[in-house]
Amino acid sequence: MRASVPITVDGLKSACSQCNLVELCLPFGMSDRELSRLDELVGARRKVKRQHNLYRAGDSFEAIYAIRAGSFKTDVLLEDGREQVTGFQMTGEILGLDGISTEAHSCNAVALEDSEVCVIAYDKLEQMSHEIEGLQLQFHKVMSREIVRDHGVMMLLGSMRAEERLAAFLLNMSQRFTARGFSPSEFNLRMTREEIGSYLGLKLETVSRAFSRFQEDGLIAVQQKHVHLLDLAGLKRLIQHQHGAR
Amino acid sequence: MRASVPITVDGLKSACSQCNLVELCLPFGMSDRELSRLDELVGARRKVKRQHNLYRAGDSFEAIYAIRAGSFKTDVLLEDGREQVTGFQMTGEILGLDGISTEAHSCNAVALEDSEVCVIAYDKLEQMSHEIEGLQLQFHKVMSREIVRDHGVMMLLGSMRAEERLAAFLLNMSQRFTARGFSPSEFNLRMTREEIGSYLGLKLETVSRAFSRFQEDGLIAVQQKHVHLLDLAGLKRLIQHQHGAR
DNA sequence: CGTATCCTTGATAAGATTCAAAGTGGGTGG
DNA sequence: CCACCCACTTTGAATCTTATCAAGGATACG
Repeated sequence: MRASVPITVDGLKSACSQCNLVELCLPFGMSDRELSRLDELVGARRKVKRQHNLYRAGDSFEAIYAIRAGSFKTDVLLEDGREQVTGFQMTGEILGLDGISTEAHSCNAVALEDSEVCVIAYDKLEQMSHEIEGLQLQFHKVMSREIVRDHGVMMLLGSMRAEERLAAFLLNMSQRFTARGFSPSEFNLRMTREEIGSYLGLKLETVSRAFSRFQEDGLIAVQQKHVHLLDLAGLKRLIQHQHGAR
Repeated sequence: MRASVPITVDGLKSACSQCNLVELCLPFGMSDRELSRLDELVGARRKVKRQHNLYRAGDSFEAIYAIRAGSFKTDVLLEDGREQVTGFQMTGEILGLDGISTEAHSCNAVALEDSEVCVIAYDKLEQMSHEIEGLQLQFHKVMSREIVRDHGVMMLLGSMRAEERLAAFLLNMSQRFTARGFSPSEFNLRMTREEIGSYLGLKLETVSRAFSRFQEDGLIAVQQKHVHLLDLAGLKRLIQHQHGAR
């Protein structure tokens, strides 16, 4: 019974089989039997306060993390201080995959609000992938999805102009909120204009101006972090039909 | 004995254990015993002529490919015809990882010159990963490396200016040629200015001007596709110390 | 309720694109 | 074998987009 699951705190055991994020998360598509075995895999939960790091670039890689509650950004820093936000992550999404390659994390993961993650020890995941049929495939799909997502961001950064980028960003957020059972057209952004700008390869002023422009054009209503998408079709049109782009 | 390996043609069996790319490719770090088992995995080779597709966006996903000879680009196309090159791949590198997530490829892979790939059936890879200790880890590392690489490209596209991007691109090429036993400072590019531009989020004219500028400044000598890096340190400085960047 | 952070807007400047034209080189077919 | 052709590259000038600098305004939080 869902109600009987105790409220977990740091260090307490989680249970994928009891988690309502199962549809979005690593266990997606696995059988009930496989799912119950998966509960062994998720060692503990960990809370991360707003603005605090889940991990930093250079940290040795031990585990990947499934977001149970809250949201994060990942970024990389250049020596001269420039920041590039490489992604925003929401509940059910997986963090830390970058660390596998060199056994050290290559980016920073920062909570955008008070959040909680499920800790998945990587060596256990490796081992259990040998045993559970569906887990290996599912994990590969998660990694592959990350690669595809990154290609989408490259498209955005490499060949769209400012307003197209913001439209694509808003539509992507909308779609992800929808998948989580929230409104497709109304939500609160957890990140600042500067973070959006970094992600989109724009300065914060440019982001702000694009928001204002969309509002003037009746595409959205925006007040600070609260966004209401009034014309989804119009935003989509913007991405596909804008000319003169690079 | 290396000399006894027959010259392979389409459909003929390959052998990782006999391949001189083993250091760069999927089998990296695997034991001799594991390596010999891997030979079962690589089903056949396939030749791809210059300008021809290895696969296209939408093709159903069956296999990943290790580049045995030649080089490729991957790109995604927007409905309005805009192209974004998402990567250039050289010998030993793996193509097709984007397909796992949806069981269909999400980008196009095009040979930049007459090339040859080893075909690795994905279902076999899955199966064999269960059996061979090192294979699963190595495959995960390959995927993770791709994610890290993509983050680097995002950094480049999102927070560097034109000349920094080209410098980063040239240094990356140099490093990859070096890893393959070629000169770090002198090589032939296989792609056009337009393809470089698409990859770097720039127009071909901008790429050309940046090449000319580097030449004026004595950083490189360039003639068409032939590039000679004269001042590697200078190129590196350009990336890290340039100010006023976004 | 004050204060720091974040956001908006305006004016100006810098950087990249666009349009145009000429130059280069490689490959092919006569 | 050579000449022609086509694709690619270079360069210039004008334009456009976005960044930069600056100032004022809103909001959230302690």
